Amino acid sequence: MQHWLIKSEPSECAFVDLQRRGKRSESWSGVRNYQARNFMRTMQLGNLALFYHSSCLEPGVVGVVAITRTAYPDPTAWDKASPYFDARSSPGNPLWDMVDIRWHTDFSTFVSLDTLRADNALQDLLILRRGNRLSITPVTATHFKRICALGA
DNA sequence: GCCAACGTTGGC
DNA sequence: GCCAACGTTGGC
Repeated sequence: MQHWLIKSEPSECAFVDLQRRGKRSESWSGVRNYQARNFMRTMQLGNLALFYHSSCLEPGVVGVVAITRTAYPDPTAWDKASPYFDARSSPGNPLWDMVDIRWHTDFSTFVSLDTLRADNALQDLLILRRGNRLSITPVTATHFKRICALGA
């Protein structure tokens, strides 16, 4: 099974928001990058994703979420009031997709970006690459387990 | 707020 | 198809 890392700005969607929703899913909309979209399209039901807070005081992994619905058209793309509006997308010809996610696991220990960088076992982690900006990246099972161990 | 890195756009 | 300009991301 494939594992993932997804980034979110806590001001947009913080992990605590997903915790509050409990078993109710949240749609993961607003992805406007082709590479990230294509990764999203390969996500399968039950896949697990590390939830990473970016653009904040303490960037890092805060917990794990599960994919509860595979990719389907993102309606915010044709909502003129949405900050993610894209005139090229329409209900008849959707350009962007979203998935649904749900809270899965809390980390008892926050795994900071510094911690990730300092870990010898995580040197190949895509998110640690220079200039990496992808909001969705695949993570190997080994890396996934390692990061969960750091957060346990 | 700065700036490096990268994706996208659009003129040619 | 090239590539410069521009916008965005995201750590610091």
